[in-house]
Amino acid sequence: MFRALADCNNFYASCERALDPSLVGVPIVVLSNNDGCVVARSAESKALGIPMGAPYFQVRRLCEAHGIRVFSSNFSVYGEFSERVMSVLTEHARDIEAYSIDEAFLGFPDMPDADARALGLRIREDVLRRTGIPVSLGMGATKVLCKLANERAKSDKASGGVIVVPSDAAGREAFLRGLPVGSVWGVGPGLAARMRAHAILTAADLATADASLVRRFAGVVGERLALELRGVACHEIVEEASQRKSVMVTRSFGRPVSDSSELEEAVAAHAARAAEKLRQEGLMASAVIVLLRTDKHRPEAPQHRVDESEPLEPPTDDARAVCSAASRALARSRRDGVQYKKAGVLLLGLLPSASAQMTLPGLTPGADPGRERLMKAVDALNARLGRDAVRLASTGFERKWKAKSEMRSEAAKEAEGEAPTAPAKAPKPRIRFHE
DNA sequence: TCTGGGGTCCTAGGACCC
DNA sequence: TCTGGGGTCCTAGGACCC
Repeated sequence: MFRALADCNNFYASCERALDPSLVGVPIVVLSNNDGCVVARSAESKALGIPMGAPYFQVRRLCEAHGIRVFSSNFSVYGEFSERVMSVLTEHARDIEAYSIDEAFLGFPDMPDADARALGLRIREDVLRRTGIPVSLGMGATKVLCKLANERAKSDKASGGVIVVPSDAAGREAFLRGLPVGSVWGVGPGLAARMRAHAILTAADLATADASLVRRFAGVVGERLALELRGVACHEIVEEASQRKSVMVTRSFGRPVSDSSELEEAVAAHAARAAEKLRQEGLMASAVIVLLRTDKHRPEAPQHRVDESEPLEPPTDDARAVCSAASRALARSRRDGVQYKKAGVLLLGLLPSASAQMTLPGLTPGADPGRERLMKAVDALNARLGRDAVRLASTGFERKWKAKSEMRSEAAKEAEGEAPTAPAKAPKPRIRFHE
């Protein structure tokens, strides 16, 4: 089976550019939540030396000096672009797994090597024409090989955005030779160091190493990587979204927060948002964990990090139940006078709403007939009038703790409101997002 | 010197990813 | 002054069981 990884180039920056064609050729940077770090750069910004992940305050002057256009991120808009890209991709492959917001694995059974490149170029062309987003394709026998090929497709201008790893051993090895082992997908700094200690320096070294030996010092994870590199697929393309295991909502504050009512408000807001995600996906949660973090970049200030859990009995997707449980956990974990930098809510023990009701007779959340109708009404109103048009009072109105997002593009703000009139879309692919 | 041998389930923490 | 957010998988170790 031939596989491919289609990965959007500089995805968030490309979205901003697709919305505003006057940005073509202009260096662009997109910032993370809270306008903290650089999370996307156009090719021009990369060439100007803006590093990925750099804290914005460190590169601000460089941006100003070169006229780089800087944008706060607008994830709901990027999510819509993602759906369009995915729906085009589904037309080209039998199997598709949307792996993240900007990349998808594709499966092509029974395709000869000779046809791969032409197909890759066609896909690239079609996605660009219909969505305005440039993608690169890496093709090969396994996901790990596709990933490496994709990286090269991005860096090698002569590739035309498509690289195919040959399926014969000699061609594969030639491709892997010289690639540092740390550049292999799944080999982080820790594994890379262990590999090097065993004289495995390149991807080719790992591909030809004895698998059981690799297993001894790098575990099953390392063994699978070695097999994938020699063309033995250990990671299939997964089309059905597996049921997710947790829902997390965390945000840094715009400034340090110690005031208890502000913390209450922030935690309630995150809890309500998490419950909303549950309802969107037809899930109930059995426990909530509240996270508090101080600023680790200020070691001189009192530090405190805590994950405090509280059961949800019975399992629920009701914003009120989640908020009050979160509030109890917060009350136990918060320390007076400590300045927190971040708060979050994690929901665990997820199960489908239907099964939650079936397996808990007498305790069914649906036993409160008003509950479900109320939450449905809230969701419907917010869908029509905008997020938080209707909300729990405990989630606050001032929201002084809110993160910064001062540089959203006008184009993205407009696009955000126009969902119903967005360009006609193919039916939504049934895919998962890791956001 | 020597301490049974499997199992399962749960949790915490590490590692990695986008 | 200013440093993101949201996930998954694996492993080790403890509790408990036959």
